[in-house]
Amino acid sequence: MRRTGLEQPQRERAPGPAPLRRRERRDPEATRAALLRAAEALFAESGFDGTSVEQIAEAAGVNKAMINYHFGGKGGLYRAILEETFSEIAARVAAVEVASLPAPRVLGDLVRAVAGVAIRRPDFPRMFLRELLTKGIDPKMAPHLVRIVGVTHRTVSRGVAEGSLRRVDPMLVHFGLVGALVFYLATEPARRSAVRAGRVPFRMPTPGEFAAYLEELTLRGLAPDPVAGAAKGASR
Amino acid sequence: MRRTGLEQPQRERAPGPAPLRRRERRDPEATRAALLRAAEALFAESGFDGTSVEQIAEAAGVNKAMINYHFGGKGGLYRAILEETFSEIAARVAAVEVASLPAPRVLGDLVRAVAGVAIRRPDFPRMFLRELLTKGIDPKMAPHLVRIVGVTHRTVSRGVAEGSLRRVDPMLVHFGLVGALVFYLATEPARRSAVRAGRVPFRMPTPGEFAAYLEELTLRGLAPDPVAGAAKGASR
DNA sequence: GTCTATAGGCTGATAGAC
DNA sequence: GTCTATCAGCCTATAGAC
Repeated sequence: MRRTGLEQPQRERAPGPAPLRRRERRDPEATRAALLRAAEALFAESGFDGTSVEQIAEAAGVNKAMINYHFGGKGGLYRAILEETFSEIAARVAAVEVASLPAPRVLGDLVRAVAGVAIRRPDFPRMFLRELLTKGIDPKMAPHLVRIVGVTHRTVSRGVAEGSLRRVDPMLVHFGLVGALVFYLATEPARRSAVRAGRVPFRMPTPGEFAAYLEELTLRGLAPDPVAGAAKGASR
Repeated sequence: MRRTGLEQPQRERAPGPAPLRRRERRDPEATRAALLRAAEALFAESGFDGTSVEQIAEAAGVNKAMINYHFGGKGGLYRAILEETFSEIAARVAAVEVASLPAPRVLGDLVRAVAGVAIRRPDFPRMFLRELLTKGIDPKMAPHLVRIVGVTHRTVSRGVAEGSLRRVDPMLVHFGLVGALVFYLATEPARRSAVRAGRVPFRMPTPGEFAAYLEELTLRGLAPDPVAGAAKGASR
């Protein structure tokens, strides 16, 4: 749990308030952002109950009381992170569902969109999975989740109707793809540390490799069955 | 978080100590067992930090101080559950690796063994996944995990060598199977409550259905490629 | 907006009677 | 082995100075 310190990008002071006196002060938005960023990492690592506001404030390099001022308390900060991040991710995932690409292709894009989260928000999968384990699905979050599930659902249904996928329950495909990926992303730090400590005698695939495997496995595994008596090269 | 109350199976008093005075007293082992059982459910639901010793004692129907007496503290109780349950599960999983069944068949048995945990220990997947998110892999637990991973590893390697599976990294298969399953089992309560509250417009597959899907998807998706120029009905 | 000081609640652990 | 009573420590939140 190394403290991240003061590496917030120094914001431009273009339309901001007048320059301040001696001890340079960050603008309020930087304080907010630092808290969001530090808290996301800590909540991911230790959970809501396992993280104290003092830890968060120290990691963000701001005063404890700022959490109450900006977010109305520890709980408000937690919810702000979840809401903000989740709606962003849902939007990105929804974007893969464009015009009329072949269903298998869209499924691949979906996997890449979810896996992409790991790069921009490496702590979020853990935090999200914790939320799922503890509180179930928050009413405020349900619409975002439904939106994501809806992408898989429509894509698989269309693929089945078009004959590019064999008959299968779209929910199974969703969890086989997105669920497996969330698990892998969220447990990545555990694998890393176990490997580093020499406790595991196996090489662990990277998240990218795992995502590629999931995509290929699913596309192969859901390829339509050749029709019994009719064609010979049916899989093409 | 409904209290489970006093539904511990009244143990037979066959070779036990002499009958006690007025207020009937359970034997110490029953106290231990009640604590283990109650704590597993609470730790799964709210995590280690989110559960107080008072809650545990109340749910188990025993006195708070018994946790220290029998387990040396809250942490000791937590570790006892993890260790006890985990070694049992690892043993069951290892048992699928008998003599010389075909590799794909062993993979199916592995899935069923892991899925079987959900019936006998419905709270454990959540507790285990939390552990993975927070502490990474505990040194004491690593051998059990390695033992489980080893089953998949040897089975897939053998399948590839025998030609019953296409060439693939065994670790990918392991996490695609076991990881996905752990995720699904651990998040089952969240889906249940979301569906009950009417927040999800989709039917959610049961863990059994998901396990069956994973097995079929993997076996189809890992079927050997037909050799390029040679056979025609090569997939049979 | 930011900071210091402090209040008040809850938690895990234990001493000691039975 | 079990229970009651108690305590010290940490935690979140806030009042009020700047």
